[in-house]
Amino acid sequence: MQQRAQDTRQKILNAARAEFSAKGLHGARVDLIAKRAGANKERLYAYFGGKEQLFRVVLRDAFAELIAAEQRLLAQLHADPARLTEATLEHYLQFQEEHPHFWRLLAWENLRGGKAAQGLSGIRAETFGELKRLYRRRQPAVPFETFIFTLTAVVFFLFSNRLTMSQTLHLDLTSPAVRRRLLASVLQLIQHE
Amino acid sequence: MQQRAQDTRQKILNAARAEFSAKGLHGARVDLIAKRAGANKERLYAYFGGKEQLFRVVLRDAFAELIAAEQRLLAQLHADPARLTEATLEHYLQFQEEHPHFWRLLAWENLRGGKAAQGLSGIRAETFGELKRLYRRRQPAVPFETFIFTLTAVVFFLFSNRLTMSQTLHLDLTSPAVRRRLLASVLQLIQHE
Amino acid sequence: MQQRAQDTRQKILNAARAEFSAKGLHGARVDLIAKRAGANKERLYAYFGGKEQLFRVVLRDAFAELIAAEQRLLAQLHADPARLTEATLEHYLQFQEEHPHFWRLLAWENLRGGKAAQGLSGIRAETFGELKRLYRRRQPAVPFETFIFTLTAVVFFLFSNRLTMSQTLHLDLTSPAVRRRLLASVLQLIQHE
Amino acid sequence: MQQRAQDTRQKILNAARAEFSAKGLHGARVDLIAKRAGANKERLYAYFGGKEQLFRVVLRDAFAELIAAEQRLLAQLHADPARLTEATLEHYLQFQEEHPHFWRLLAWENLRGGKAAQGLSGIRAETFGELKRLYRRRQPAVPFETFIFTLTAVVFFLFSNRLTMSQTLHLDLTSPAVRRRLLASVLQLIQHE
DNA sequence: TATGAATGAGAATTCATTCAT
DNA sequence: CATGAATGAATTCTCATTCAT
Repeated sequence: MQQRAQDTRQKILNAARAEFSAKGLHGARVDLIAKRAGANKERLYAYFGGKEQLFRVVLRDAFAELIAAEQRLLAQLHADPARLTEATLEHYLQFQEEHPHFWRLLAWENLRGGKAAQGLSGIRAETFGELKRLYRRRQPAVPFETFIFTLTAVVFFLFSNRLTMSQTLHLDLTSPAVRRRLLASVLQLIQHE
Repeated sequence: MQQRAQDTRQKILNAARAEFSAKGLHGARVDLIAKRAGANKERLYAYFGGKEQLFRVVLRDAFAELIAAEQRLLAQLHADPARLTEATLEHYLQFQEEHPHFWRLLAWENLRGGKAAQGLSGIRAETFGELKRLYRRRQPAVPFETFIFTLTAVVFFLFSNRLTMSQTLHLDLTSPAVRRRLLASVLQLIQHE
Repeated sequence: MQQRAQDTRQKILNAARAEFSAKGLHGARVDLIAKRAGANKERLYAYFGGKEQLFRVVLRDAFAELIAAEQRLLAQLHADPARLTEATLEHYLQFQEEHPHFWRLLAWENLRGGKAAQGLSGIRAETFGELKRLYRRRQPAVPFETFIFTLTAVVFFLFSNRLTMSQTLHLDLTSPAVRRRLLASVLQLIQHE
Repeated sequence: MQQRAQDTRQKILNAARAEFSAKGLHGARVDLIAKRAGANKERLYAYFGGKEQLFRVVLRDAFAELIAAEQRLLAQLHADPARLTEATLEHYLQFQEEHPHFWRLLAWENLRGGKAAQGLSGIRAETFGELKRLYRRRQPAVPFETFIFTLTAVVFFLFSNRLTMSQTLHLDLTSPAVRRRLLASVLQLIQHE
């Protein structure tokens, strides 16, 4: 594949991520993706095969970013194992803030029945396994699954449901400072002392 | 409004809930809703004004169910205040299991920007306030907002992301028994002793 | 037909005239006519048979008004035959001003191919014949047809094309005063002395 | 724009003129226009934006034809100023006969409230101004506005109301010969000697 | 006679995808 | 490899008309 083609492909991917993240697979418009990419629609079909397949590639890329970030987390935890819970929570928070499309793509996908996400967790197995080993060294009271599930849930929910929860809790969860304060409090709840 | 009309209206509402829950506002098809309701499309427009307004009514109804359930929870907590955390967690779990469309409607709505959910939390203020009072009596270490946020997050996430999380955690979160076991473990994490 | 039915019928006719005049046979909405009449749609069908037939009745009524007005003109001309041209012109102008729906109904009808107007001129024959006799007594240079055609054309056009002609001529033909001034000038052109 | 697109655009425009002229903006059907043009409906939206905008283009084109014709009239009047009234009347008659859609489009538009015609008279100002100068050289008794209004009215009405007027006058105004005879007589009425 | 409910055939507009150049 | 043009199947919404009470 020539360089020019590579560029076009990437521009389409970027545009697609933005559109799919904002409107989901159904809501996104092929026309708009192409326009936003500054490319021709037909190229999109040539490179990706169709709208749904393009969505899959976008999703896979997003997972790749997640894994890359988790590898950085692992390096950090090796250096400083004591703050594992705190560091992990902070890590996920930062990831979501820096990749605002991630939770959205994942949410759309889960609503659709996870058809395109099949097998994506597999590629995450390695980093995940190592995180588990690190966690267990501390001989914790609850299983790793419970631990990671809770952290993930809290951070994800903080983003995915911030609009409705902001109203319910009378807190502005769209503000990074408020989010940090809330998570610090959650950490206290979990670590309890 | 005649009884016949009442019936038609309700049939449309039921069909709409199923369709919107499954496919979201954009993905749902007016034709299908009408067909599924065994009603004429035009009635849908006559009674609800349009697709989006119908969605709003469905969402409002779902919230009404939530509130009704929370009132039952309050009654129970008044009778037995000691198990507040456990009972609340169990309550939300049961609600989600009995109202499988709820988290989906809410997720669609949050992805759309929460336009239709504006003001819906307001109608929840009363029951929510009372829950807060009950919680505070126990002089807890963390604020009510943190407490309820965490419980809500965990239960919601358990449903909304069960497909991807099942793969990641190698647990079948679609199974009620597995869900119960996981939440029991989360309870342990939160209550820590 | 009972009195109550008579009333309903008339209310429908009035509403229909307003709607048909404003939007034509196609543009008018049966729902709106019924609503405007404060009556039920079904009555409209019971009394008139359908939308198009209702339009016909409205048109016929409008013609009846025209003829009634022409009879008053005739009486006036008998009393003062000298000002025939002037009086006739003035008569038509006044008629249009007092029956703003007339030219519209007629214009819609002519655009539709005059299907509903077939035979309506017949009922005008009598008054028209008498006007012709009066005109001829003056031994005019041009035939009656030319005379009446010109007067009718000028007045009708003054209303039917006032929007576009106002722009073209830089005159505000929606103003009664301006209309009178223009027609006075046309009279001068026709009578020439 | 490629030649193929140019052609399609023009075919749509032609079909639209025929449909709009016959049935007006509301009565015309987008499906039929596309079918008549032998084009795909979507092209109509791609090129013109929508039904109403297409109507506007059709109207603008019709006005452009009118102006082009008036420029030819001006050239002729410069060559032979003596027959100004006669030539102008003849000109408009011929224009209407050769452009049978013109009066219809204008009539529909006037009935609709002239929304799309706003500003169209502006583009006519130049040719109109020159006609005015030519007219005034003859030091006429009545203003130019009166003159041109009367001629325009008579010719327009001859077409727009020919169906109803044929019945009233017992003249077949659909026949070109009869129309010529009538207008000759009107000329006599106007010029009076 | 009157009313509200229901129907089915459109009507405008959009969109993913394919084709021709 | 790239572009603009074209297609056909949906999709939302409307409307004249009929039915049941």
